[in-house]
Amino acid sequence: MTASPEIQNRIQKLRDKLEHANYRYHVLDDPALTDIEFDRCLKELSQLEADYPGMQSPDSPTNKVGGAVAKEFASIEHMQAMLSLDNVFSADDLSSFVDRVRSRIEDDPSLEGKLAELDFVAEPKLDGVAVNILYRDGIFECAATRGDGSSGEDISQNVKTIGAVPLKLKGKLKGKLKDKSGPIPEFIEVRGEVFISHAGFAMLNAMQISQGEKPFVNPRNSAAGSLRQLDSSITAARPLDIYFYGVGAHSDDFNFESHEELLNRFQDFGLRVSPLVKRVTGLSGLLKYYEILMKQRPNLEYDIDGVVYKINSLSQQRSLGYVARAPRWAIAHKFPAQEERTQVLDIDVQVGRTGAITPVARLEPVFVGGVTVSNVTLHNRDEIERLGVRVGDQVIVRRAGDVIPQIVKVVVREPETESKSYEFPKSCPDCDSPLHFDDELVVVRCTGGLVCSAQQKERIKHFASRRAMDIEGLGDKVVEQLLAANKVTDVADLFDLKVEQLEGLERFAEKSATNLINSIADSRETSFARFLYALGIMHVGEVTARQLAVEFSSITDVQIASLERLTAIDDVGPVVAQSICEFFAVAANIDVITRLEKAGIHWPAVERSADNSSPNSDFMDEVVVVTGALSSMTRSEAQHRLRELGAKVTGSVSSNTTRVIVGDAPGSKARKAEALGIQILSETEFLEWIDSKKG
DNA sequence: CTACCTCGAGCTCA
DNA sequence: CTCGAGGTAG
Repeated sequence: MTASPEIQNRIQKLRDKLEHANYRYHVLDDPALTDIEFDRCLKELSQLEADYPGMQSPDSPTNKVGGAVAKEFASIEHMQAMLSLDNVFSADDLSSFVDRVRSRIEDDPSLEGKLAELDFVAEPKLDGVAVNILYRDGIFECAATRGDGSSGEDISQNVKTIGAVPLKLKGKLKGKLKDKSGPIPEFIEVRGEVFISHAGFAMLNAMQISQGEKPFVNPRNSAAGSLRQLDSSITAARPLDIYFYGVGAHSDDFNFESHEELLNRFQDFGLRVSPLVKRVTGLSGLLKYYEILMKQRPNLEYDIDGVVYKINSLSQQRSLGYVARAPRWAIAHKFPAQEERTQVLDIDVQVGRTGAITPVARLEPVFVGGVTVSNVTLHNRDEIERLGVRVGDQVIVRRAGDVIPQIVKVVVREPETESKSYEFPKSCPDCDSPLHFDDELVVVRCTGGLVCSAQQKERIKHFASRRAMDIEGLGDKVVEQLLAANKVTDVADLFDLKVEQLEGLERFAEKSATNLINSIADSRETSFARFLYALGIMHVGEVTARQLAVEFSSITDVQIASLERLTAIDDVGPVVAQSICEFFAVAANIDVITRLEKAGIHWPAVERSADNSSPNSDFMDEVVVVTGALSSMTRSEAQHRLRELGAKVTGSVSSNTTRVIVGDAPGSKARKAEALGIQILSETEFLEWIDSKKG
């Protein structure tokens, strides 16, 4: 059934009305419709859209109620990477930041030399979840989590349900431009922080409890959890909120001179910006803002963990540029970490896969910084000594910088523990082998090697891990059981396991057993690099393993390589080379490798680039960057191909880069390559290039 | 380091 | 229903 002009008109009216009501309610905090009226309109619109499917539209307010159920979260590549921010915790560090920024700007000949004071924009640093939303022609296209910075999970369906997220930017498209708010860009990535207010959190938990569900521990985690919901109607019922604070990639038709102007444009677009954002001047301005926010913090209706300062002028931002993972023109000034007092119940040591002994304090669980802390690493002997911590002590625990908790100091010592100071074990808690103490090195190691089941367990877990052999279903508990039941003693034994041997283990019936046996069998097809990494040679991580796989053609080659030969490899120094030689000098290691080979572990021979005489040596001098989305393969596949061919693949464009492969929607890397005059290849050119050299 | 979501599978009880 | 594994976020 096609909609008559009257119906079309009605639908448009309803949409405009609802959209405006949303904006008034969520962005301006000034409702224009009663809830009843809003619901009535929404219902009418839903009905009309259901009756006239041809009239459905991605930016209709009916899309905000959720309902779409995803099967999984796809991965979305950000057009421009989402970086993190550098942190400072003190006025001193902040002052150095300001000095650094100032001198860099004053040294830049393209900017005016004088500079009375630096202009910043300061804003609260919300404790939530960062998201990237892409609008194309003003229409919400997709939203993604931050992920690893370059790509994240597609949570579009969930983000759409957030009241304050417009499905359509306010303003006119280019060409239809009449008002002063400026045209809506062809595309723009906007970054915001999704969070749940205190009131929302209380409401949500009341709801959870009334439904017999577990309450959430803190607003941040409930916001994060809400966004990872496959059923978006659940997300829609969560009181999620958002403030926008930054921009990613955007079309050329979007220009701004300062951060302040950017945020003003955001507001014109109907994107919510924190009302606490303020322009401030110089170090004193920053510090004053910090003090004010610190005082306001208890009264705010949401959690913040600091404030963020950004250089206001875009030309100054450009001049400052970026370091590895963060802009030089912005910094987070964190509030002091939260601290709580609790008791040390015990001090255990953990044995790592290389035998490294790490002491861990078991604590009386304490709620600090939004989570319950019951374990905290003490790192090493020196740390225990420095703190002077003993079992039974009352200590201050701090959760700093968002993550790893630490013991700050001992505050009370019970009289009865006064006498028994902590004694670092002399032998391995697992295998009782003597520990090796080296005054030079901080780490203490268990000398048990292959007889130590704690080491064995970690080695097997490492072997099975995703980045190594990728054996699914071989987790902590299972490995523990296998070792305890003597079903395996080393990684080679895994391949001799039979279904019948597994049945009878806890939580292992036929299905789990065959699944595990199958995934072990499947793992035999791997790559040389993964295999080398899986062996767990000390100091040989993923990157080094990859280097070795390129350099050598077989395990035997690595085994017989001299120290000199190894040291000659990129990134391999004397320590790593020594460690590799030692590994292959142990007969038991060779035995395991032999048995693994016998079990049928194999990898494609093409993996390794040719030696220098092959035509592929053409690639040896290439330093290549791949950016943007490719259509015929993923970016990591492309990078993998290049590495196989012998090229060096890096993540960022520098003057050493020889070529840049540019896929769809490239970010700043393509521009940088252009600026540096580096050869740029399209996907087609890239494929031709590697084909032509294949010999 | 902790909290959260999702999935498959086993266990338990009706 | 509960558990373990696997993954994500900060």
